Amino acid sequence: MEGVSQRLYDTRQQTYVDFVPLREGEVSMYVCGPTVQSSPHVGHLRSALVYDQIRRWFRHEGYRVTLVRNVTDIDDKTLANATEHEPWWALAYRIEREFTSAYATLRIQPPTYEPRATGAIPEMQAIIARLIDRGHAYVADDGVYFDTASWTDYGELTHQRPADMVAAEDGAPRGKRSPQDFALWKGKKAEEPESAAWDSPWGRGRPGWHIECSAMSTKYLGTEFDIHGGGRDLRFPHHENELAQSRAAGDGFARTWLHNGLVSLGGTKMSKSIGNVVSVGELLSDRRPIVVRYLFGSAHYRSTIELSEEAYAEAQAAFERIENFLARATRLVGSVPTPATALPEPFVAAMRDDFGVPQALAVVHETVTEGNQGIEAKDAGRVQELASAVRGMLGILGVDPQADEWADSSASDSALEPALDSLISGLLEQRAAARAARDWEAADRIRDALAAAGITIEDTPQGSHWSV
RNA sequence: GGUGCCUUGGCCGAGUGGUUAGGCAGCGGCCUGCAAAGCCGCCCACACGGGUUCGAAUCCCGUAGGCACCUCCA
Repeated sequence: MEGVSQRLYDTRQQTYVDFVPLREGEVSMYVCGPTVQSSPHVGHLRSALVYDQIRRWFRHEGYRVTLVRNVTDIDDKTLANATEHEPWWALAYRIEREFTSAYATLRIQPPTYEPRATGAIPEMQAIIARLIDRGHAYVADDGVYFDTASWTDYGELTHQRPADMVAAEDGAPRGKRSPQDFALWKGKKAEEPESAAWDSPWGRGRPGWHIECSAMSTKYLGTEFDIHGGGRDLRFPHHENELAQSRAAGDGFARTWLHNGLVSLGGTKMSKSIGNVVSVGELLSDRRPIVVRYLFGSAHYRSTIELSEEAYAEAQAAFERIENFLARATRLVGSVPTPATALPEPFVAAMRDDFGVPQALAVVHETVTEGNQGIEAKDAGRVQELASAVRGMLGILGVDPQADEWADSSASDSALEPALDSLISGLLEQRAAARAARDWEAADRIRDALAAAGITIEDTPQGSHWSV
C-alpha cells in the first residue's frame, strides 16, 4: 500500500525520509522556543503554530506525542535588555508570559513540557564535563569552548566546511582557539549580576547559547529522540552547534531535523535586528485570531510566508467560506455535526506527505463545495456527513470554529449574545413583515441599519439569519 | 567566497514525465424584490536559453532574478 507511512523532509539528509519512531507508537519532539528577551512577533507564532499542527496530526494518527519546547531565559540578550528597574529574570518572566498568552490566543496547545534554561544548569555542566573529558572542549581564561577542529563531523547539518565559512569578526578578543569555536560556558564578567551566575568546575559563570537545548532535549526525551524542530534561521549556528556538542558528548541526539519557513514583510525576513517586525499585539489588534491562525497555518510549513493586508483578507474570505458552510449545515441538520475521526483519504495522504497542508486544505474546500451542493439539494444526511468531515479536518489544523477550543471566542460575548439575538430578532420580524407587504424601502432600511452596526443579514427560504 | 531554498495564470498557492489542484479576484448564468450567501460555467499558467525524451511546469546544463544562513535571530 502506498502512503501508509509518514514522510518528513529531513534537513540534515536533505531528503524525504519515512518516519520510523524510536519507540513504537510514540513521537518525541523537541522544538526550539524563544529566547525571552523581547515581545513575541509574528514569526515566533508561525513557528509554534507549525509544530502544534504537526503534533495534532501525529496524535490523530495514533501516536503518543511528547513535545518539549524550551524557554531560554538566560542569555546575552536577556542580560542586555534588563534595566535598573527590571532585572533580567523579571524581564524574562514577563516576556515568557507574553508568549504564553500569544500562544493561547491562537490556540497553540501547551507543549507536554516547557523547561527553562535556568532549570537545567547541572545538566548543561554534565555535558560540558563530558566534552572536556572526550577532548572536544577546552577551558580558557574566560570560559569553556567547544573545539570544532576536534569534531570532524562539524558542519554535517548545514553541509558546510569550516574552512569555507566567513570567519566572524570577534569584537573583544576571547579565549577561543578558532573563530568557529563557540562558548559552552561563559565566565562571569564583573559587570554581570550575581543572580546570573552559577558555580561550576570552571568558575562562576553562565551557559553559552546552544548548550541549553542539548541539555533540555536529552533530559526530557532521552539521549536520542525522534524530531528536532525550529526556524530555518536557526540551522546555523544554533542547531549545527547543538548537534555537534551532543554527538561529540556521545549522545545519539535528534534523528530527524525539521525547519519551518520564516515570515517575511515586503520580501524581507521579519527580524528584530532589521526592525521590520510586526508584534503579536499589532497583528491581533483588529483581526480574528482564528483567521490569523488559518492564514499562518494554511501555507506549507517549510515555505516562506509573506505577510500583508491582502494575505489576511484572502485568508479571511477563504476561511469564511468554510465557516459559512458549517453554519448553514448546522441549520439544515438541526444540530452541530460531530467532528469525524476517519478523514477523507486525500487529506490523509496529503498530511502524510511531509504535512502537505495546502493540498489538505484543497480537500477541505472541495468537501465544502460538495457540502454546499448537498445543502442546495436539502440532503441533510449527506450534509451532516460532509460537515463532520470538514470539522475533523479543521480540527487537525486547529481552525474548527465549532470546536470547544474556540468556543469562547465568537465575535460576540457570550453574555451579550442572547440580548443581541433578541434585539435583532425583533428587527428581523419587522423586516419580514415589511417584505411580506412588499415594502422594500422599509425592509432595506432595517437591513442597512443592521449593516451599519456590522451585522450581516442573509435571507433564505426558511427565514433570515444574522451574523456579525 | 561557501551552503541551502525559490521563480507557476490578475493575485495567493499545490503539483517531480503524459490526466481538473485549491482559494481569492473578474466575467456570464441560476437563485433573490434587490442584496448577501450558495450553485453552475468561463478565464487553462509554469523566469529565460539550450538539452534528454514519443512526450517536460516536472529530469539535465546554463543564464537572469529573488530569499535565507555563514556565530543576534522563530
